[in-house]
Amino acid sequence: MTLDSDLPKLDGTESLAISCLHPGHEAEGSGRRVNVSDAAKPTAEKVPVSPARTMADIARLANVSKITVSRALSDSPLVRENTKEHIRTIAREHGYRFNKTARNLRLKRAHTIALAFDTDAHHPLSEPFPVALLSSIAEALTARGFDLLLCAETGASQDWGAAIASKPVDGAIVLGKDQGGEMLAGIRGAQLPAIVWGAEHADGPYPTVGSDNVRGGGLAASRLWDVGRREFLFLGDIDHPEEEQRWRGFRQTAQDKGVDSLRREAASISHRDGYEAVRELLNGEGLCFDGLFARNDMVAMGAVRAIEHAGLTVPGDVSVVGFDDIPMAAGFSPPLTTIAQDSRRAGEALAAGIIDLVDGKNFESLRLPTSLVVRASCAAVS
Amino acid sequence: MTLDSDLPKLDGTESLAISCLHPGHEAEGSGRRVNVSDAAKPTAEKVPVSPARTMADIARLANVSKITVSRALSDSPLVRENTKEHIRTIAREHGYRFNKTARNLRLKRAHTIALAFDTDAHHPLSEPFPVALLSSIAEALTARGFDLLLCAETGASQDWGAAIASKPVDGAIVLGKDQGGEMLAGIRGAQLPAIVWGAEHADGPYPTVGSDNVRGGGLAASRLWDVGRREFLFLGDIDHPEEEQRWRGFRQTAQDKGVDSLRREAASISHRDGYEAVRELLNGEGLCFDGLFARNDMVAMGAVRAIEHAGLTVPGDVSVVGFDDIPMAAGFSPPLTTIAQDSRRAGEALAAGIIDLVDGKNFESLRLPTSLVVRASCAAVS
DNA sequence: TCAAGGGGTGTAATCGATATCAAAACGCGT
DNA sequence: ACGCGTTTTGATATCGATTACACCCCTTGA
Repeated sequence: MTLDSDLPKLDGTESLAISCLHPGHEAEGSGRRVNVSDAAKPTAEKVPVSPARTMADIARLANVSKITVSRALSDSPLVRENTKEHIRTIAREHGYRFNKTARNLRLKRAHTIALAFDTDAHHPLSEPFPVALLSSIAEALTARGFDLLLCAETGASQDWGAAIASKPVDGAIVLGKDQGGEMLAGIRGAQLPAIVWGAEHADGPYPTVGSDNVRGGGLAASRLWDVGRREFLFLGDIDHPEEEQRWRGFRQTAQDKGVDSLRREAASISHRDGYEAVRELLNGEGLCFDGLFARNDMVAMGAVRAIEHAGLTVPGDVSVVGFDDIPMAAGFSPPLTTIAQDSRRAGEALAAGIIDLVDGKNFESLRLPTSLVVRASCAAVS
Repeated sequence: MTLDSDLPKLDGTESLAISCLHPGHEAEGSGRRVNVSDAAKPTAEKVPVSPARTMADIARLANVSKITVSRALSDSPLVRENTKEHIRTIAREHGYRFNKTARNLRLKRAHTIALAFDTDAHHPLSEPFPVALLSSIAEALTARGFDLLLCAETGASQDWGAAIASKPVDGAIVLGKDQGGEMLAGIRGAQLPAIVWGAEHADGPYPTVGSDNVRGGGLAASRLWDVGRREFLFLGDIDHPEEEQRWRGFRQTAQDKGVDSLRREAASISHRDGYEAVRELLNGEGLCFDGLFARNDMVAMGAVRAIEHAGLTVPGDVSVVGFDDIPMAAGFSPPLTTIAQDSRRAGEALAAGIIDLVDGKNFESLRLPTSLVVRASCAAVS
């Protein structure tokens, strides 16, 4: 679909050059089917831009019909090369701007996907991982000729889901937890294809793509156990489905190994949240854990700072494992051991998946592997 | 135009509810203008959802004309309350989904703004500040009834600018440096309204919104001077216009104060970049600075880590000032002194500005104030 | 010489919502 | 009953691109 949207020239000199170029084409060609020459005759007008905003305008200028212009600009083989060139030139000269809205209406395809997220629930734009996901989704969609419409709202609701469905989009990718699936209900009500990032919904009407959070949690527990830790702490909110999975995997493995203690503290998503949660815990109960697993890397980093501020060290006194493997994790001090999620692959899968759905194809929910990345914050204890 | 083909009344139970509700209205009103009741007469068919996808479908079902449906659904005062309710009910029951594309075509307004950025140049989605900006732009546009179309591409080009202009958008907000303004040239060629974030272009055809980087750099220099520092280092790339401004303000003030030394080291945008730049400098020349100003907070944080790894302390041996005031700056260890940019106000201004331009109004370039936020990394030296 | 065939182009209809103008139905006064 | 203004509704054209189908012109084969 290359619509040859190249340089429209606004100044007189260049269009002169083109109208010089044109007769040459005619000389070598048959040049009698369509009387193109008088349409391209050099005029003495000083107006830099003429009002050729639609294909009908171009058609008039080129002495052809609308449909021929349409075909020429989309490089259809039905149009003679000569004619195409002529039409393209005119379009360029007159700064013709293709109207995608009209095409979308006619084709009943917007070639656009909504990225819906609930700012309240997931704070996607304050967390590095969702941003990375957004970035890779954008890239993957662009590569497939789709655009991305950002739909951020605080508080998921059914109305909002319906509102998204009425936007000029073919489908939606949904991030965030969307408690109760209200937004999804709205989207489904409007029969808009959708795909969800996160934990699998048991009865969800939509396919999901997500990381293997259970296994990720298990990997974290195993690692902490392997470096000799026996008192585990999880920092996160289990009313978020993905974190519930991380906690579940973590707890299961911890219990299987036979840890001495296992506890969980609520912590929201930011660096500060991790810091505060650990500070309060240390103030209140002292050092009651030696292995810490956090819901994400930012929280883990905050936790590390709180531990250090208490006069303790990581990984000397406490080993710490994060989640996500954001770029900064490696540069952190100490470099952060973490469970990596593959944002690039996730974005690819979401993009490919929603396009399949839009095309009426099937798409099976996908669970992406997570992996342990060992760094100093959870190195072996000597 | 087959208008009076047999009206497809596919659904039974629900329309029954309406026809019950409707006579009540009729009793109190005049009730003979439009014979709505027989359109909703209960049938015995079992299909749960009927294919009412357009206003024409609804019109047929409701025994009114398309335009009345249009008016009813947009809550126009021209339609009787009774009729509106009736039409809305039918629309709801049949899962009618409003088609914005058609409206956009008719109104010649997409109610959508493109957010264009060059991933290569600015890496907006790896830096916290541009993400915050994106977030607040999205919010501000949404509040004004506009959607946001994300246009990310690696490498700004004129073709890309033209491509953006042909998307279903009314205008564009451009982030990133766009060296040479090629993308802007493409956008201008297509006569698309646009507004740019960043440093003012001397001859730019578009208004800009940006922070007062020169003053920000000056504030950083003043602060370092005030805490007794005399050997200044700037970490950043001056081929990026915004940073060139920061450097200019920093250098000017530093020279005015009369620092003993002033140097600049290139550093890209990430934590790691800051770390590497300082590590190399310390390895090569030793501690040749005592006051450091970094292009952004992430680089500053990386620099702090490198300084600490060399066995030095912040702010004991070196005072550090960052730029942006990202949320993590306060939670960092040590808390980071920085020059704050107001992403919220910036997003507001960009959104309001582009909408003004789209409306044909004028918009004057705007420079937003920057301010010094003092924290431990550049506290007074005792 | 006429029929068949194919490349190249045109006409009309279409996508779904809305603006414009016309017209019907009603209230109200005389 | 009639006229007039108000309220409520409708027929038609329109936005800009594309599809379906008809058509023209020339070449080729019988």
